[in-house]
Amino acid sequence: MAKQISQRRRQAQLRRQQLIDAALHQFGEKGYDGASIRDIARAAGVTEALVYHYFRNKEHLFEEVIKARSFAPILRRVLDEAGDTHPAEVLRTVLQEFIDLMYHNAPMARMFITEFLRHPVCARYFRAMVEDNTANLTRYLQEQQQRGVFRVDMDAEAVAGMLLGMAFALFFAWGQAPEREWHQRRDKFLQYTVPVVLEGIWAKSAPPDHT
Amino acid sequence: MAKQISQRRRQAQLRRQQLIDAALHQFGEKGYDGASIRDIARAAGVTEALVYHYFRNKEHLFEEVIKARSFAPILRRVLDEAGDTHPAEVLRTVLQEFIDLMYHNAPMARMFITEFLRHPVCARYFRAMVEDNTANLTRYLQEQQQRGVFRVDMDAEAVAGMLLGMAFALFFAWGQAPEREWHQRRDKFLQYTVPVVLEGIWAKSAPPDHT
Amino acid sequence: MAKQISQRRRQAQLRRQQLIDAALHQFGEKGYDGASIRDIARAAGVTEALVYHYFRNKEHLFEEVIKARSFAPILRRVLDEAGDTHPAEVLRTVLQEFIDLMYHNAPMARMFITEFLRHPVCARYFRAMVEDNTANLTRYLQEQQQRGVFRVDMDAEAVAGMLLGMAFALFFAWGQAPEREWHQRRDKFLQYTVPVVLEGIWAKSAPPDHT
Amino acid sequence: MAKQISQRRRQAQLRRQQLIDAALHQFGEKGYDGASIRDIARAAGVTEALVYHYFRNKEHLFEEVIKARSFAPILRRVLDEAGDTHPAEVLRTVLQEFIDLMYHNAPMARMFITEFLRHPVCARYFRAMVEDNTANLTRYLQEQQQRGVFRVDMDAEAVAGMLLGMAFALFFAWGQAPEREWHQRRDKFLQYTVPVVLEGIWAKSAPPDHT
DNA sequence: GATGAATGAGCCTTCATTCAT
DNA sequence: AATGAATGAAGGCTCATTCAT
Repeated sequence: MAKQISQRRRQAQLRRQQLIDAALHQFGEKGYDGASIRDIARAAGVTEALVYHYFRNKEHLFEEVIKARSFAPILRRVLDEAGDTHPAEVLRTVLQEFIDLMYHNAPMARMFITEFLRHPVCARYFRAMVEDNTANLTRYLQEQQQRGVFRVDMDAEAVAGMLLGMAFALFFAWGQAPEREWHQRRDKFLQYTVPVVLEGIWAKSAPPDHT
Repeated sequence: MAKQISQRRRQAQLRRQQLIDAALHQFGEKGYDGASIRDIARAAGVTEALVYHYFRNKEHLFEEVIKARSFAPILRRVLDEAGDTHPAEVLRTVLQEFIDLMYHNAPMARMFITEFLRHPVCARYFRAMVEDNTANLTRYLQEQQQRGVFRVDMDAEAVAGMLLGMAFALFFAWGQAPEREWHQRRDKFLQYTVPVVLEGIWAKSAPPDHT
Repeated sequence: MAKQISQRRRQAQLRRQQLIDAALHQFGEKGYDGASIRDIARAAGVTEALVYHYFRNKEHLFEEVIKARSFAPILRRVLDEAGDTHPAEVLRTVLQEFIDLMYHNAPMARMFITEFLRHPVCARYFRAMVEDNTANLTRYLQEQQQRGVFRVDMDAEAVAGMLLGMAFALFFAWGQAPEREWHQRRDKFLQYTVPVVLEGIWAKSAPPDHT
Repeated sequence: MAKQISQRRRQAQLRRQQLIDAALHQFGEKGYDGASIRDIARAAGVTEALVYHYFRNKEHLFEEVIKARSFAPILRRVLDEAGDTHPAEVLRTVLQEFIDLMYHNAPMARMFITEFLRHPVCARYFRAMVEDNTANLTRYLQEQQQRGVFRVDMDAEAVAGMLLGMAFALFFAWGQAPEREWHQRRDKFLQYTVPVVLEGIWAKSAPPDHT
C-alpha cells in the first residue's frame, strides 16, 4: 500500500512536470495570453480540468513554469567552474555557455523575453537572474582586476552588464534566424566581438597573449 | 464645399491617427493578444465598430501601427546629420539618440520587442529596422576606417551590431526601472561603456584625444 | 431647368430600379437574413447610406422587391391569350410558360420560396399570386368543362391546384440541377406527365385527339 | 461507478438530443441564419458555451439536426409495409402518410424547404431523401405494372415524382394555413385529386373498382 | 488522479441604421 | 443625389474556471 502511495506520488510528480513542460513550450511559442489552458492540456495529453488539479490557475501555472526552469543555477555553475584559465578564454567560454543556454532553451528564453515586460512575476525572476549573473561575472572580473589583469579604473559591473547585454541582444536579434546564419553570427561574436571589447580593459602593463 | 470635404477628410485623418495612437499604447502595454479592440476603441473614445470603419481587422490595424511609427526614418536622420565631429562624440550621440528614442517611445518599443518573436509582420519590420540602422552605422564606421581613424582589421558590421545591441539590451533590461535608476544606467553606458568599447578599435597610430 | 429635374427624376428612377434588381439577386442567393445591406449596396455599386435614401429600411426594400416583380401579371397575360387552341395544347403551354418563368427568374423564385415561410409580406404576395393563378386556370378549366370538354364531375379548382403544384414541385426539386438534367425533367413533365393527368378529366363522350 | 458513468453518459445523450430538438425548432422557425446559437441555447435552457461543448460549431450542429431527423427511414418503412392492399388504397395511404409526416414535423420540413436552396448539406440530404422516396415508390409502381395493374407504357418514375411532388406542393402552399382549411385541402387531395391522377395510368383491360 | 459537464465573461466582427455634410 | 463617419446591438466563438462524479 505504501508502495502504491509512493507510486501515485511519483506519477503525480511526473504529471506535474509534464504539465510544466507543456506549458513552457506553449507559453514560449504563443505567449502568456496566446497559449490557452486547452492548448497546454492537449499538449500534455490530458484534460483541461486536470491542469486545475495541479495548479490553482493559469497565473500560478505560469509562475511554476518560471520557477522550475530558471537559468540562474546553470549559469552560476558555469562561472564557478571557470578556474584559472586565461581570462580571455574564461570570458569567451562563459559567454558561449550563456548564449548556447538561451539557444537550446529557446522556448523558455522567448517566454522570458516576451513576458518580462508585462508579467510582474516574470519580471522579478528575470531581473533576479540578470542580477545574479551580473554579480557573478562582476565578482570574477574584480578578482582578475585585483590580480592586475584588468585596468585599475575598470568598472567591473558595467563591463559585466555590457558583455551579457551584448550576448542577450545577439540571441534576441538572431536566435530565430536560420541555423546557419545563427551559427555564423554566434561564432563571429565569440571570436571577434568579445576580444574587441576586452581590448579596452586589459591592464597596459600586462599585455595579454590571448588567442 | 471643397472646404467641407477637406475638413471631413482632415477629421478622418485625425481619427485614424487617434486610433493608431491608442492602438500603439494598448498593444505596447498589453501585447497584441492582450489588447482588445474594445480597449483600443475606448482608449480612443469611440465605438468598437468605428475601428472597423478605419481598419479592416485587428491584424491590419496592427500593421498600420507598425508602419506608421517605424524608428527607421528617425534613426537614419540622426545618423545622416552626424557630420564631421570627432567620431567618439558622433558615436556617443548616435547611441544616445537611439536609446532616448526607444525610451521616449517606450510603448512602441515594448510592442516591437514583445511581438517581434511572434508576429511575422512585426518581425519583418523589426528586422528591417535593425538592418537599416546597422547598415547606416556600418557605413559611417567604414568611412572613418578609411580615413585612418579605426584599425584596418576592424569588422565594421560586427562593431555596429555590438554597439546597437548593447544599447538595445540596456533599454530592455532597465527601460522600465524607476526613472532615476534608468538615468544612472544610461549615463554610465554613454560615458563609460561606449568609450571602453571604442578603445578596442582605434587605429594605434592615431591616438584619440576623446573625453 | 425643368429638363434637369426630369433628368434627375429619371436618374432616381433608374437608381431605384437598380437597387431593387441588386436586392432581388442578393435576397435570392442568400436569403433575407443572409443578404446584408452592404451586399446589396455593393452589388449596385453605391453606398449603403444611399439605400436608405431610397428605402426606409431593409424590410421596406424587401417589400418593394416583391411588389416590383410579381409573377402574377405575366402569368395572367399568358392565360388570357390562350385563345381556343386545343385544351391539351393550351394547358401544356400554360404550364410550360409557368415553369420557364420560374426558371428564368430563378433568383426571385428562390426568394419567394425561401422567404414565403417566414416573411408575412412575402407570404401574402405569394399566396395572392398562387390564388390569382389558380383562379385564372380554374376559370379556364370551368369554361372548357361547360363546353363539354372535361368531365362534369371534375373539380376545376382542385385540378388547377394540382397542375400548378406539380409544376412548382418540379422547379423546386430540380430547378438548380445541371442544365441538361433540368431540361430533361422539364420536357418529360410537359410531354408525359401532364397528359397523364389530363387523362383523368376528359369527358368520356369526347375522346381527345391530342398529341 | 460504472453506473455513474453510464448515468453521466445518459445525461449527456439527453442534453445532446435536447439541443438538437431546440435547434430543429429554431432553425425551422427562423432559418439557419435567423436562428442564433443564443436562441438555441436559451430554448434548451443552457448556456451558449455548452452548445459548443456538444457541437463543434453552428454548421456541425445544423448537420446533426439534419442527420438525426431524416424523413427517409420513416418513409421507407411506410412504403415497405404497404403490403398487397388495393393499389389505389396503398397509394392513398402512402401519400397520406407522407403529407402527415411533413405536417407533424412542420418545423423540420420548413427547415428543409428553406435551407435546401442555400445550404449544400441540407440540399444533399434533401435530394437523397427525395431520391430514396421516389425510388421506393417507383419500385412499387413497377411491380404493380408487371402484374398488369398499370398501363404498359406508364413511366413509373415520372408518376412517382408527380405524386410526391403534388403532395409536397400541397404542404408547401397550405401547411401553414389555419388547421381547418388545411384539413379540407388535405382531404380533397387524397380523396379526389389522387384518384384523378390514377385514372390516367390504370391498365384499360383491368378497370379498377376503387372507391 | 482524472474526467466531462457546465458557465459567465469576453473577443473579433458584422449589421442595420442615422446624421452631418 | 450621394457619401462617409459614427453607433448600439447582436452573432459566432473561445477562454479560464468550477463542480459532481
